[in-house]
Amino acid sequence: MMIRFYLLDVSYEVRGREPVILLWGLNEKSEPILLIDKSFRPYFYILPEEDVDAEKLIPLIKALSKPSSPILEVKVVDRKYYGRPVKALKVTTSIPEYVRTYREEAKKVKGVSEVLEADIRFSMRYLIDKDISPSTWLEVEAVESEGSQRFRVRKIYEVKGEFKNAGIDLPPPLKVMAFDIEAYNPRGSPIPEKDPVIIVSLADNSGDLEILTAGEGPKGDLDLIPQFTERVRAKDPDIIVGYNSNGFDWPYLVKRAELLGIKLDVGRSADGLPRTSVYGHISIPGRLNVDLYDFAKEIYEVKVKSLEEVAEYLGVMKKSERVLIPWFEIYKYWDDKAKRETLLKYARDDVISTLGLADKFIPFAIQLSSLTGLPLDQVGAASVGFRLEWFLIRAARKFKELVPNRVERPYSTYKGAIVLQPVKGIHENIAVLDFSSMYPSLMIKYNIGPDTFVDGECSEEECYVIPGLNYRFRKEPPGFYKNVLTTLLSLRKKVKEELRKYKPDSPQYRLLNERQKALKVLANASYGYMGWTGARWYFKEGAEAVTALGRETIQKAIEIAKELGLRVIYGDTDSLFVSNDRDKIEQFIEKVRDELGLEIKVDKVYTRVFFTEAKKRYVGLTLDGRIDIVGFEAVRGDWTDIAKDVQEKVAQALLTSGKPEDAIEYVRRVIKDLRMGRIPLEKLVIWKKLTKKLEEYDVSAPHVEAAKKLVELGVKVVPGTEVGYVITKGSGSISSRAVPFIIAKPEDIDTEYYVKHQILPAALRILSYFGITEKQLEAAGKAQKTLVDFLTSKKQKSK
DNA sequence: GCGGCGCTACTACCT
DNA sequence: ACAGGTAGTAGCGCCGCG
Repeated sequence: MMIRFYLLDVSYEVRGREPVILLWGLNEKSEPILLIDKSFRPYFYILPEEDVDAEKLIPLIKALSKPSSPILEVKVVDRKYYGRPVKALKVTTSIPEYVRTYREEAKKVKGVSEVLEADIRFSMRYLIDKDISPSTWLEVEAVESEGSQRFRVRKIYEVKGEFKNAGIDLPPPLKVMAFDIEAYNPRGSPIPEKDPVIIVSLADNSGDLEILTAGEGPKGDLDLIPQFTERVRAKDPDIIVGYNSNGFDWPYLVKRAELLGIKLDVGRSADGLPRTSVYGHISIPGRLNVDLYDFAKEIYEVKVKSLEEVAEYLGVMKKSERVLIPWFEIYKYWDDKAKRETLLKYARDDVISTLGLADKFIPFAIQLSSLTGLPLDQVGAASVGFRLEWFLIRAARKFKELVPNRVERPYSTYKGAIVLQPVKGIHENIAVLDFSSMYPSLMIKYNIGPDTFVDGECSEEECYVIPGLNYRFRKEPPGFYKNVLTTLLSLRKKVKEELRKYKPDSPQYRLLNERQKALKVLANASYGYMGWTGARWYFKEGAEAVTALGRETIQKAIEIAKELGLRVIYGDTDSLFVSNDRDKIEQFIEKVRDELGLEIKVDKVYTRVFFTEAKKRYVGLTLDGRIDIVGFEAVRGDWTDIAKDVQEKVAQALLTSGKPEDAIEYVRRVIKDLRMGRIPLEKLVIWKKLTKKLEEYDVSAPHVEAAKKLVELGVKVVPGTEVGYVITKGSGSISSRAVPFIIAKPEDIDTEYYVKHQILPAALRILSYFGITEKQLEAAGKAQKTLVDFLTSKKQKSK
């Protein structure tokens, strides 16, 4: 019979000496089903050396075969390698493990140049070869198969035919369950060897909410964990979401269960437990375990990526409307019976927020999953580079291109983009023009890639010559990158056209919009990917060529702008800030299109924009009256809130020229408040991320010293930990006085540090341009030359 | 012993 | 753990200084 199903995940198991592919899915009634395929076999490729006849290698490879782990087939196939047609050997083995064995032995055979695609996991191999993706609807001829006690699905089928993609369509109603655990933590970070799980909160998209609690004592979770597994199995979610669940909740539960002798049996397979899998994510058989923190990390606007902050930013739950408990005090709320109710509410708010985040992130994740072919639970955990790489691997198969091996290369750098020195000061009515997808467009236009590169002579007739580098790229035929990028961009164009057919609040619109965003992300990653030494399709000369062309493009654009009489104020990589002269800009856009063959368009207009002498920093007033702050302290996560607030106020006053003297007054008032101890401690916290292990730091830095103090308190500190600290009074270096804010007392704060190193620098960054000095800001009361005086005197001068 | 200087380490930003 | 370009803070070693 024909089965139509939505593919969730893929895995495999070995039965006897046969690998069996397991396709976890949902049928049209949204019931969990399993499709098994026993017919697929693992394989890899052998690339013979240049002058070696592939046929003659066959017996040599066959001779490696051992009866206990046989090679099933060796045959010559036509493929391409970096665009060049090659004869390769396809070596098929019986089970995936043998691929690893034979690839090593094959490498040693004389006449073998390279072993390829031996590092592609079997289940991914299946999806790629069948050209099917998780998070899509599929159709296949299948027969119902014997039920098995092992699999907790509605039905099991055996695949009998070829898959058909059933098109882009809305996903079935997916059962999403959010979970969150709280652990007892009297010594800082909870230690699974000692501290029990005290609360497990569960919420699902059918509206159910459950807060499970532990009994008393160090083994109070002995009943709690089985309750949790029971609830998961009863609810039978397709997707389980958590917040940092791969980093905390799952590993903690796994460890506790192990210690207590409980089977953490939450999957759709009775013999499968949660286990660490690719990209550090935790895999649960038959369900998609999605850690939403992976997606939260990608929101750069949110500086401190706690669940509360991210939920607040996305409008999922207001901080003001929820219970907030500092994580290091959780145990107190548990021990104190009067406070326990508050803790339960906190756990509830956390799990509701988590479920809310799923709503925001999952639709995008689904699109990314269907495009890259990575299952939903992996796609978030995989870095940008790997997401694109899987997309490329799938594309390679369509072009019969062999996938290059991942090789370790030393880090290597090359010249990048141009950043113009800004014309400092306030500029009125400025348009910001951006090249549309500059780097991808250049890659397409100049056919850049490893397979089109010509090492040696090539006429300008046949090749593009890259300015300044003397690199040459064949004009024809289109290379791998060009093909892939053309596909990505034309797909995106099609999706955007389709988008217009739907109302913005319809589910279809949402789906297509997320899809076009995912396509954009992949296209924009291609240049960076090419220059990444870890990439399979790494090609430094190509990346160098792209930036060289980018530099030439922006230089030419500046020339065109100047010829037209447009004043260029600033520019960075692919953007230009010019006087907003409608007619000239129209001509400019046309000329750029005609002469450079690239699209540039007005991205935004500032009624007023201010630059200091620094690059990558400006503040602008948009047409709708908003203030854009770019690069300055006010948008940096490693400055205190108080300094950021002050700078924002100053910027606002400056640009709206409403009452700029208020800015100075404001700065003074804040300094006064600070000295009076009227600024809450939270506004004085500096957040910095640890990028490596504590012992790897060469010099002492405030956040490192603060982190060491955290460790003393029993807090777990790993690379990636955000350290929040304050500077306290005393003698010695700033580092020695940096203290984790969680143990800092307001009376210990070194207010003068905050005046001199936070508020004044942030305010003066902008105000010093107007001749305002530190003294003036610090001086109380006395009238100084105000910003208004300055602005009016300047205007008169220019008249 | 200490302030100034130049350099390095480090982080977070911009495109 | 996709790229390079950039600003900025704090630490640290060195120099000069009777």
